[in-house]
Amino acid sequence: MKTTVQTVKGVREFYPETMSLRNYLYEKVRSASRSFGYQEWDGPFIETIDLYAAKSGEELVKKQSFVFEDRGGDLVTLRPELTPSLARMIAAKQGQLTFPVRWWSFGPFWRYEQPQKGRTREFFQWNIDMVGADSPEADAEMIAIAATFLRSVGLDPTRVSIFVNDRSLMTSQFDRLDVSVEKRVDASNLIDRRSKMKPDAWEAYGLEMGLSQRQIDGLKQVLEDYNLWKQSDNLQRVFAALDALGVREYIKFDPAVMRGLLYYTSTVFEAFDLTGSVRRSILGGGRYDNLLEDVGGDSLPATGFAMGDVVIGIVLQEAGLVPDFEPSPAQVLVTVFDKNLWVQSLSLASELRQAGLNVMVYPEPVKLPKQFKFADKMKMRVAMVLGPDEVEKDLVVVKNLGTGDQLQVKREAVLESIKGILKNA
RNA sequence: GCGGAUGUAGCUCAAUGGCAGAGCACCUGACUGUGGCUCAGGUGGUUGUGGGUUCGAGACCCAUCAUCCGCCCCA
Repeated sequence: MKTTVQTVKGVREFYPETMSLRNYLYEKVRSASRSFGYQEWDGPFIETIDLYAAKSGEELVKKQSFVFEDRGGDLVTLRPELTPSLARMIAAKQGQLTFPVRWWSFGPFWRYEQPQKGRTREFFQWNIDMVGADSPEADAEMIAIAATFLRSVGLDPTRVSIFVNDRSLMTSQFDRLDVSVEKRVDASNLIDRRSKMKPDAWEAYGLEMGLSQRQIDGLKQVLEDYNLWKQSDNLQRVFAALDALGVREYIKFDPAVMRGLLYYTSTVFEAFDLTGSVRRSILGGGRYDNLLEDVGGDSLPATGFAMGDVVIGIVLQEAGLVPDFEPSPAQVLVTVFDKNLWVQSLSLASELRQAGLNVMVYPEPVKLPKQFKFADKMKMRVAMVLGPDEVEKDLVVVKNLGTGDQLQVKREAVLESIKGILKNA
């Protein structure tokens, strides 16, 4: 094996085939976002560490960020998330923006973590947020956008679900069970881990963090109560809106959905693949009404979610929903017969391009079998030959690579002939 | 940060401690103006790297690097 310089750990290289999946995701994300009227935006890819110190989790800032010193001696961070940049940008133009702001973005992020299935150190993430509206119906809109996206990539409700909960509902349950304010985070953590642990171990873990047996039993009851949402006005309105938005079949209430982020205040949700091998969430988000105030802006309610490209990519692959890769953007190859006739091929190609076709000219006057083989591998649809016989009579051979049929066509009729072939197959 | 597995041809993988192989891909020819299909032939290796054990190591031992999988964490 040749020695090559290795890539940085946890990054991916986008060969054309994977690049096309990335672009496909971008297109679907873009159209789902735009169909609800969201504007595209982006923040800087590098930020100061201070931006994240304000509100992001400690783990994220201290352990999972790429931080380094620039040439001027300042500490800079490759952005691990977008929300703090969003909050700052909105706060900076608070007086000039038209609220509610509906913004979406799809860009690269970096987190220094251990790479494994569904997790890389460099990834792309769709962020979409609405700032300045505090209704449950706004939360429902975010969830509906997520469902619209999932539907648009061919994932139906038998395959994926969006699990919805309300943090404030859980807080009221904690209060009912006399879980102290200090223990709420622990209790949330415990709930989060329910699906990952065996029942005995889960209970032992709960006792260990200082909850009583009565509280643990109470939590168990809460987690099994799939009608609990009826006690929440917020969730009742969210679900009613989702019904009207036509995506109710994607939605399930799940009291176990908590989300790790501390800044969520009420509605929270996460989408999962129900049948595949990835147990990580496809996307997740919720309402975060205090964040803008926390980073120094005016108090503004906000709701939104994020989706990384890695998990959804695996899910689509496993579901057989990755669109066929088209190796060449050109559908037409103009072969080069020999050195002398080369210019004939070049000028024909140029004419066809001016007529709007994507056209490739073989870059060497090698023998025709090799050129045809190339066209075949690149899955091109039409090949053209300009040999001595054709050039003499002002003709061009137009070959349909799908059927193998070929015709000698008058030079001025070539465009029509090609269009006919492209239209049919 | 912790644990498990795996590194052999471009790719997917074989090889009881005893000649490093197959399929696919690639190249050539059958087919000197035409791809796919078929057939025949061919190129391709410091077995991740460094040490050790052994008459002999792809295999066993140690180290190291990388990748994958899990834990932690998940914004």
